[in-house]
Amino acid sequence: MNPLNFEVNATEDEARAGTLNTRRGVIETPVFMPVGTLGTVKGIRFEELESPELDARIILGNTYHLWLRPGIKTIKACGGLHNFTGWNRAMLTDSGGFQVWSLGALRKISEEGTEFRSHIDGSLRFLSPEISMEVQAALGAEIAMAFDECEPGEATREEAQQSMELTLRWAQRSKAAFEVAQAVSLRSPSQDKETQTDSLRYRQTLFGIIQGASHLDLRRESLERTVAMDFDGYAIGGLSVGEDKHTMMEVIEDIAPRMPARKPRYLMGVGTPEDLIEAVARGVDMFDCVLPTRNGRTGQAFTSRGKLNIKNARYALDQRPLDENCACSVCRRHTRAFIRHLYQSGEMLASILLTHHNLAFFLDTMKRVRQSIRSGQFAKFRREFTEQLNCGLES
RNA sequence: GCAGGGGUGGUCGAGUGGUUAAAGGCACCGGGCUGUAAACCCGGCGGGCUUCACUGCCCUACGUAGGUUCAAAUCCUACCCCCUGCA
Repeated sequence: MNPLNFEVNATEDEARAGTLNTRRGVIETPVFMPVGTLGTVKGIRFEELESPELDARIILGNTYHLWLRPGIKTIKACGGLHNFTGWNRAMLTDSGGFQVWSLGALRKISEEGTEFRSHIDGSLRFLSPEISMEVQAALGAEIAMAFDECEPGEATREEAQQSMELTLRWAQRSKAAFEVAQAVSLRSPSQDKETQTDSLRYRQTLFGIIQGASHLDLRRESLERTVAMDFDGYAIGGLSVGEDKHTMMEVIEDIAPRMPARKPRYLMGVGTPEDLIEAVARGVDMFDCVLPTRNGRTGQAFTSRGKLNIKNARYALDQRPLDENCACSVCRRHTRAFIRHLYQSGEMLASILLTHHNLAFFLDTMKRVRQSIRSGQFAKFRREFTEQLNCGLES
């Protein structure tokens, strides 16, 4: 029994269009999931994420960050992450595994787990598969992730293998701890019966993560042994962490089609609009990435003609919208000149508008990807999308 | 009018004889950002020429005009302007 009730409805070569049924709504795939590390997608309100214009069906939260602040006690006392934040659609929580990599010097890895020096106050914290599962159970997202170790892209075979083995052992422990946590939470009904309907008491789901850096044999082995543990879905981790694009695509092309066809396939942390489309073409169903939000905050717009740096002086008098082919509310109303002025002035609205547009562009692109797969036009869409992207902004 | 303080690059502001084309901030210009230690980080920022490049050379510049000195944003003289206090 798959609680996600994932179905593939249409395919075109390796590309797939499907539906993911969660206790908090249906998610059509391929899907882009905005990143909301701390329980908020930075720079945008939930109303806008839920609006027909953006219509984000699922967002991320982060175990490590929420565990440090506000902490599991607060989240539990406030009835889980959904009640706490007011986001009523689906969520996926990352396990903190990525922080094992990104926090670099602030952490120390052992068999048991990872010691982190908190980036907030410097205190020493210990995160393990068991703790991550316990925290993720308290957060209560529809999809939880196994606690993994992410290796840098240029990891040698030796390093990648050791890391992969550790991730496999952690996956086993994640799975075991997850089952325990689910049994506990199902046996003791939630405190706030009024808001939590029966349908929400369904168990969470857990995804396993494939590692192995750029070594295809390790990737395949990681895949095989992770699948043997039987997760609800599978993710490709450890990409876009320093390896070159070609290597990344090589791994995706080799691994995605070998992933179980009846389970969702999630490419973690990727990527640019062109990355998404290329990965969909290789069989990936789910994505998350900080690019639309982070780059929006830092002055970059993603457009159908490529990247636009709103800081550039050449936009000072530009009366055009960020993207002339975009129908989002920002592009319908505001000029590049105005948004540049806001950015130069340090106005928070600049970041808000750029974030909104970028998310609209990412989410709309994925919508068109889904439609094109369903109508058998994905190859054409992919070609045209890529061509337009390569036209550049100046023509 | 008298007494004191001060005039530095787009701007604020260090510097008080050579290591100063002149610290630092801001502004400006450009780049980066891929499971968010990120509303952040990095670089450039007088002009001209030279080398593929590390570089090298020349010109202009510290209120104005003179002067002292091998050497001046820094010392001296005069003038102009600004600020504070007293008349």
